[in-house]
Amino acid sequence: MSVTREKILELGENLIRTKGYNAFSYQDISTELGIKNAAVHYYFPSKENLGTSIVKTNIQRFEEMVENMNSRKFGEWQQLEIFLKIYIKSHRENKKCIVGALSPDYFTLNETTKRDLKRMVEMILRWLTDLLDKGRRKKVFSFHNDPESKATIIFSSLVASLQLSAVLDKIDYKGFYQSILDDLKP
Amino acid sequence: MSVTREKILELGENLIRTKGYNAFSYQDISTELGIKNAAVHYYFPSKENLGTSIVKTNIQRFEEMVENMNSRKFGEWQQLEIFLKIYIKSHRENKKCIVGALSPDYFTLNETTKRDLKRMVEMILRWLTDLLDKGRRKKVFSFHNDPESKATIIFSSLVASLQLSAVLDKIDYKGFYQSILDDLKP
DNA sequence: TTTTGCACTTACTTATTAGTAAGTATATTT
DNA sequence: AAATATACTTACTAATAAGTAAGTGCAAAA
Repeated sequence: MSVTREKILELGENLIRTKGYNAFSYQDISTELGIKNAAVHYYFPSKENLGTSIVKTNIQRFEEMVENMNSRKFGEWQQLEIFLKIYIKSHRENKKCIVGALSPDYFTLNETTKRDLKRMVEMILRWLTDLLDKGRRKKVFSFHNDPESKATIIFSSLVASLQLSAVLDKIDYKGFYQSILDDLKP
Repeated sequence: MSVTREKILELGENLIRTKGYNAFSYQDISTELGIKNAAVHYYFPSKENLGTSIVKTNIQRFEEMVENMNSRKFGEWQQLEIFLKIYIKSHRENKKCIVGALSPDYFTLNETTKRDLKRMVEMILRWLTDLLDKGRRKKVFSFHNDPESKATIIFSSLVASLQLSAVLDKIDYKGFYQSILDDLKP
């Protein structure tokens, strides 16, 4: 695959995760990469095309992470910690996650990007629900609600924490992530 | 105050809460109200001006709600339920809350709107932290973390739940809100 | 050596955006 | 009756957006 193409994908993702889908333009990308906006269209004919490609890349990354954790037979607690690390890293880089960046603009997205984003959210919630369920049965986690509600609460907290931390320049995110874990301790 | 002005404020808020700040235009407002875009500029010279006015309206609404609950001497549990009802209503109307609609676009906002939004988030979190703290001391609530972390987790969950429910056309939000309450039961 | 394909650039178009300056009809005040 | 203020409209501007058609330089294949 072309280096320029990869750079566009990476920069596009960063722009979505910092400025949002409707606030970034092909000009932003071309200027940064020192090429013309038509060159961006050469690789990604439409913004819709670029948008879906970026979401698909993220889906793939998530799938690879899960596969990797399964093949290495990581425990439930460890898997949750690795998942939380994604958000700690995003936090450090002052970026939202792709779900938190695109979901608020959902109604303005095209059908393909909508479908991919939906698929991604469903995947994450299904995985997290399963993890919580399995973990509780093994007495690794403890919580009162049903696993699906708990998964939604945790995922929602993570998604919005990245958004709010941009507003409140100082947010005690170490304490925040720790208390999500503490909450699940048996 | 002028009726048109009020209509612009209301419609502008709805547009921000459905499409997002960067996706709505003065044209959207003028077309809907059957006036010209210059008429919108007559009341709100700039989009910045309209944006801050909308946030300020929301701050005022929140302050009035808190004042009202205090003067009526509502208990902590009841106050939390009333607060949750804001999100249940938003959910029903397929809208994000103003914080969840603007926070993802924070970096693209102007300084005044940024400041107002920040003020609003701080107000809500301070109020919720206080409520949880007071409620726990009165044995109305029970939770393990410090009140500030718990407040951030709950508020984040609420903010993002409205975003995710747009993506997942079906989300069990009754169960979701109930499990936030259940979680706090002694 | 010619042809083909790749990775772009040049030079546009069309649509939409926020914003403005000047004018107008209607009601209110002087 | 004349002046003024209110609530707009008309008619724009300048900037930026996504997107496109045609051309160019260069390397590899035929």
